[in-house]
Amino acid sequence: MESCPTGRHDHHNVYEAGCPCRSLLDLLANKWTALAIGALEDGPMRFGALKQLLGGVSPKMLAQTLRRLEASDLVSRTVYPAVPAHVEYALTDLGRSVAEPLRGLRVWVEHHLDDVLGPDRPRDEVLQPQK
Amino acid sequence: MESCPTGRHDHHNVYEAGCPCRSLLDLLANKWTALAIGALEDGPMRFGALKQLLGGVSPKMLAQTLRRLEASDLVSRTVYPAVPAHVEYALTDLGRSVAEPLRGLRVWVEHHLDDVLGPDRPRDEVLQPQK
DNA sequence: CAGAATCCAATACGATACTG
DNA sequence: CAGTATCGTATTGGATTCTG
Repeated sequence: MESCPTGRHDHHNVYEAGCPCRSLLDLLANKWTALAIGALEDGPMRFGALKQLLGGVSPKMLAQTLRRLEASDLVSRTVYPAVPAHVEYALTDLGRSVAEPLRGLRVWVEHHLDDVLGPDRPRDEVLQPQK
Repeated sequence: MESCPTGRHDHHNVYEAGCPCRSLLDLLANKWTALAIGALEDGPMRFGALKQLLGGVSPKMLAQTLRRLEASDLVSRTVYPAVPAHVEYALTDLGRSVAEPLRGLRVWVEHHLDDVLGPDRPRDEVLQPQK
């Protein structure tokens, strides 16, 4: 890394065991991250609105997901002093940039679900949580 | 769904709680899936080679990941009768199609890790497994 | 409203040892 | 070689309740 003349080193490798890339990939490869980022693509949203949009998410996991994304500077959190509380989440520039590949994933999933399932495949025996 | 005249219904929505899309997204949003699929992009690989390439993966998780991908028809498994055993994994057509968005993710991660980390951010206090 | 706190179940994951 | 079996830990995730 020190031999890099530019001072930058994009020579990260997700296939390397110890690389911090792994942690970042894990953050994105999470049950709610792709959905949360995607939800914010159309503009800032409040906690409650996110909770409704991400069907089935518990307040706990949503909060945890958002806090992680905030810590990684992918999402910003703005509190508007008021009663009752009003908090808005929005994508940062970095967040907008990761939104693209994540959208690619979501689109693929919605587009190819039928291919994965069948069409003549037993829908309930594929994709079930691993056992 | 029954009202769809074509018999097909690409109207899946990952934001819906009950949609099977969710399970598929979970399959892809897994610690090893993106790496395994990416590894196979350059051609078939054997179990041992995959294990070496995916730094740090345990045989258990690698086998589990591969079995899931096989069940979803993203990866094929071919056994060459020989002693010692010889097994090759390869992407299916469907697997090749999902490889693209996944590559997008890996590339983004490697490319933007430095942005997430800092450049003047305490590398060890961000991205740590959530606490 | 936006979450924090708590409790608990299910799962993911790793290390290791073992087998056809 | 290519896994499986077993064990133990860590993390995920949901349900619920509570508070500023």
